[in-house]
Amino acid sequence: MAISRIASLRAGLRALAGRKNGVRVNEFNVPRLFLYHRALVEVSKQGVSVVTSESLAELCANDVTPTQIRKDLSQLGTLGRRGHGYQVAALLDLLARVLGLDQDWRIAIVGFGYLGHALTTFLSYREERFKIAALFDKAPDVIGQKWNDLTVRHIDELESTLRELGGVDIAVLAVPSKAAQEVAERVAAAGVDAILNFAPIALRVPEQVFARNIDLAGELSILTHYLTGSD
Amino acid sequence: MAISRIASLRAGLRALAGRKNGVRVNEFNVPRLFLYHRALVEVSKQGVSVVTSESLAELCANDVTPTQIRKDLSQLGTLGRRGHGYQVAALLDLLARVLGLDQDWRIAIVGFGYLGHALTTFLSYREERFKIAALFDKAPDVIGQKWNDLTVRHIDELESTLRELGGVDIAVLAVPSKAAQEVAERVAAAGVDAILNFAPIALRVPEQVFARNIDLAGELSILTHYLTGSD
DNA sequence: AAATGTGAAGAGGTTCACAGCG
DNA sequence: CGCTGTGAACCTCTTCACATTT
Repeated sequence: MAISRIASLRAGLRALAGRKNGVRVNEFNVPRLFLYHRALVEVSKQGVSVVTSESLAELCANDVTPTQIRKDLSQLGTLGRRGHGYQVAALLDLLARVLGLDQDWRIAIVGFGYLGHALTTFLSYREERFKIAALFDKAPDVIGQKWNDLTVRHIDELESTLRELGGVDIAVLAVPSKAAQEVAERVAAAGVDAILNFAPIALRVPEQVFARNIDLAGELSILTHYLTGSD
Repeated sequence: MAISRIASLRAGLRALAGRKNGVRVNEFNVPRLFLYHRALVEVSKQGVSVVTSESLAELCANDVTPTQIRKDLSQLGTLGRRGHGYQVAALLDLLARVLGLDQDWRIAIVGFGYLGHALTTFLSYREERFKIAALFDKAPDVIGQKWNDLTVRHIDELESTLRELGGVDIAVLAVPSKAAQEVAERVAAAGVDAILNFAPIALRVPEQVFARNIDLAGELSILTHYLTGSD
């Protein structure tokens, strides 16, 4: 079976439920909204201008039912036309706004090894809303490396660089796990409120900071658990 | 607030609920079990031999309550001693068995760009149970590259190489999104039942194949949604 | 006729409160 | 007394069925 679904948040996000342009959004399904957004970008390129909840479900390919889509979208307002479907353009705009994808975001990549490099390349190539604003590392042979117009700075210049830049929105941590906690605290102290952490540890961050982990070993372990079960 | 939780599966996994060494496991909380496992590995190194559900919750740092831990663990059997706590060693063994981390797994990395390289390095360095068994790419300048004892093969040799190796357990897809669907089908046809996909598309895979996505843009989008909400 | 929007029912995970046991 | 183990209450998300609207 195909289970390719964006990470969901569970308990943690419940506390976040809030208002969004006056509309109460169930924060729990943000990953699904993102799936819809991606699918719509795709069909939009192909010139499709109307989708139904059924065709959109088909586009998302996995485990999303038409009913679920209607329920999710209905939270955002009355968006469709009965007997007809949803306007792709309008829906795209709305989802982009709700997801925050209607504006640019500045990102600092901390740790410019293979992973940091890969993430940087991926983002700059594929996600135009995410602007790489600063690169940091600790290794002498990495510091000073150029990437497009950016130079990799020493991690000790984190605070001063961010100050110069007027801050960044998101910090991506691609550093060894021993360093991750300290780096997280430093970027948080420097005013960054969102962290995407690739180090396999449970970060402790200040209250206002939203940290999210991508845990490779954890993901693999879900697979091995599955493989073990189907002996 | 810290929300660093491993991706959970939701609907998809429900269908998987099954028996595991005669114990019915709620497949929904595998990511949590993995968190416990990791925390226990850590304290085990420090010589701690007993934990309580409370101390374990503290170690996991985020959004896990002692009650939740007891509930999760009680699914696996009667593991603790009332008035005392859990034996770290015994619990570690059990969790490893349940998660499939008590055995080696052979992994093929498809796509040996920066990301593939990073994943390969990470796994071989940090996760001894995951053995990199084969590397594939399509770019002429990457093919033939050496990594430890392995040589990067052309993707067209996927089937023959896997046959030679007697198969692998998991395929990690670090290829461009245009290529991902085709690669997924090929590795599935070659007998690989577990896929970890980094390409930002919804994979369609055969019934018996368990595919899991890690979606960088999706994760960032959760962050930007949060940042937008707290304007 | 067709597809949305939605109250109500259902399912499943989480929390509570306390019984049970060492 | 302390901490686990667990049925029951609770709560949230999902699914169903159909009224509603174009």
